[in-house]
Amino acid sequence: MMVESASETIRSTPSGQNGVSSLTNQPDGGGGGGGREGAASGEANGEMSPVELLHFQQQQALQVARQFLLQQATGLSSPSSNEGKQPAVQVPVSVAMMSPQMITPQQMQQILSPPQLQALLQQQQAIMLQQLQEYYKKQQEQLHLQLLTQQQAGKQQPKEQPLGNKQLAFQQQLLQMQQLQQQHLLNLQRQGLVSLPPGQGTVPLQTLPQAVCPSDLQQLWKEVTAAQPVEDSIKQEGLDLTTNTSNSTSFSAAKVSPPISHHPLPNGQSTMHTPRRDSSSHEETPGSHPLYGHGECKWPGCETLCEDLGQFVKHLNTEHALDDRSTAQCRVQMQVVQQLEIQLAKESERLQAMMAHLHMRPSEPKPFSQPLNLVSSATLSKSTSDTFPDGLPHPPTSATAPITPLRQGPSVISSSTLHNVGPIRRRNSEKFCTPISSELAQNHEFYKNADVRPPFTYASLIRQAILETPDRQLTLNEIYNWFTRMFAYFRRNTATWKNAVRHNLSLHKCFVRVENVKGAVWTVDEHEYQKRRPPKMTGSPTLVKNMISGLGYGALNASYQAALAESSFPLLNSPTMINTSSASGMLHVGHDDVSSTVEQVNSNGSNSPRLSPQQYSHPVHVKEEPAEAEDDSRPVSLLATTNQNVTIADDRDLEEELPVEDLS
DNA sequence: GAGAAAGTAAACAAGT
DNA sequence: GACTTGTTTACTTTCT
Repeated sequence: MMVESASETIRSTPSGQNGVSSLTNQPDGGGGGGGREGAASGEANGEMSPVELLHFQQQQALQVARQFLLQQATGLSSPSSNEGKQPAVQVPVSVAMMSPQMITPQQMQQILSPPQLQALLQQQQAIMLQQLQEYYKKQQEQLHLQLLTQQQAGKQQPKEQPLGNKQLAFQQQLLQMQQLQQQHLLNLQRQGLVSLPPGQGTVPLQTLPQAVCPSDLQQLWKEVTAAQPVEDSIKQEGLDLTTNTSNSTSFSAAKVSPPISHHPLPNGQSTMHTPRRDSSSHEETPGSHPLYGHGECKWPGCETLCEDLGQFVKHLNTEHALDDRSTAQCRVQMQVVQQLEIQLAKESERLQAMMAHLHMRPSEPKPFSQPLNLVSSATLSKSTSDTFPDGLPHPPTSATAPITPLRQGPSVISSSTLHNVGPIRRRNSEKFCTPISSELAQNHEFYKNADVRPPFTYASLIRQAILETPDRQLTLNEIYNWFTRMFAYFRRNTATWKNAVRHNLSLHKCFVRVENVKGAVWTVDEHEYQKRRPPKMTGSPTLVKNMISGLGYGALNASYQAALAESSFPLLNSPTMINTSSASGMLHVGHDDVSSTVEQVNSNGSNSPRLSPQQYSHPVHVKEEPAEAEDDSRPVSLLATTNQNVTIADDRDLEEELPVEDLS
């Protein structure tokens, strides 16, 4: 018997259970082992979320644009005639806004509900789009201006050089500049989060790679170096993007401590930095440099420690001067950027699909057709790949989402869910403001079809299963059925999770076994359930706070705090669970574990009951069996479940004065 | 690093 | 005897 079970476990756990531990740790190798730590390491390892990718892309685009400007300013203009008149090149784009966030995308997903996420992204995209457009517009104006200047100079000066060539090259650059602009606008449009203004976006996406070819870059470097005086004048007039952090001080990267807050910006700009520049009147933080952060050089692959900016600049000029190596590194970086852009586009598509799904009605049928043409670079766990009949590799970030393509995706998929098909150290949903009932209500279809492990503990799931029933009692087998019915994930590995279910039922005092005529049913002792939960979401108040502030979306804080608060009322949009009274009741929750508090309120009964109305509005009825029948065994807490004020004589309840888990 | 919480595996018993 | 249900223990992992 047991042997069989064991063997079944082994056979049925290609992705989880036994192999889970390793799987759980590995998949996140690049992206978060299910927790903050993992997420952080994921960022450090270079796995970037779409948002980060977008930021990175924007940064790179701006850098490229700057290089064009430099090239234009130094290579195409006559130093003698233009240097003094070099117009200020204002770059309104907020680099700070593009700074990486302290919060991990997984955390964001945990914190924010889908609509909130979408709103966030939309706002972000809108801001970026606006700034990009503004920026590009100015860039073009500058280019035109310089073109005119150049033509003027060409008329005045004898033809020492083939000016036509220069103009041609310049016009090409202008064209490339426009292409670059359109590329980014298209990228934004492709994400579906912004609409491309009419009259734009006619240039094919493929133009970007040609926007700056390595040869251009190399040439640019040389010209930049050769035209030091010009660049000095330029940078003093605010060419450096970093000076524009003042546009959005609330987004300041300086406030964002993690390593990624200083993305290396591999371009020729580095050679421009001099101590004099840093002492300029810009609001740039003293000692800051795009390639300098945390006391070390951020040049790709360098990481040389520099005590101060001066030393760094010296280091930069010596170690990363214009040479073949640096140029090659730039090329590599550009390729990286291009790859990331491609990846970003694909990830964005997926995000869009997920967002679209999140507005789908829970009952809406969603076919398993339409596989996304997703990135192939992602590494997948075995189980994940097993999941996809299309055979397409799907990125790990949505080991879940792709399964139910385009319209599928849990609203608040935890990082664990996203990255692990196997076991998760859950708590996530509970801690991150996602009551299970809400999550399930919103993503019922998703979990039902996607082979994704729900980010809930067994205890939570069991409780949910029981509470969903009118009688709030289930037999073990019914609990099994609920699991398999609700979650595709639990249609596999049956031996393992069933064992876990039984284990949890026995282990937790909150689950009360009630003898019945036909056998035994399990009920939930809400009081015990609440007791077993930590009174606070340890660290979460600050964590959430930091998350929000760390988002770097300063102006959005309010809205997202509100959104966060809203996420505490998950049932508001749940068709089956409506209780508006809870909202007001929850507003005071503040820094506590929201979900915990929410349910705490419920358990207290006196306050606004929440969660499933049926859970708290109806008394428990033991199936068919008069309550007296259970006197012998554990008559226990059916009443306690109902009344919430436990007068339980059960042996298990006698333990409640003791540490809950005295078993272990 | 300690402790708690949770997941997994397994042994075992009792009942059907 | 096979299977289910239930309990318990041990161990590991994750998180605070």
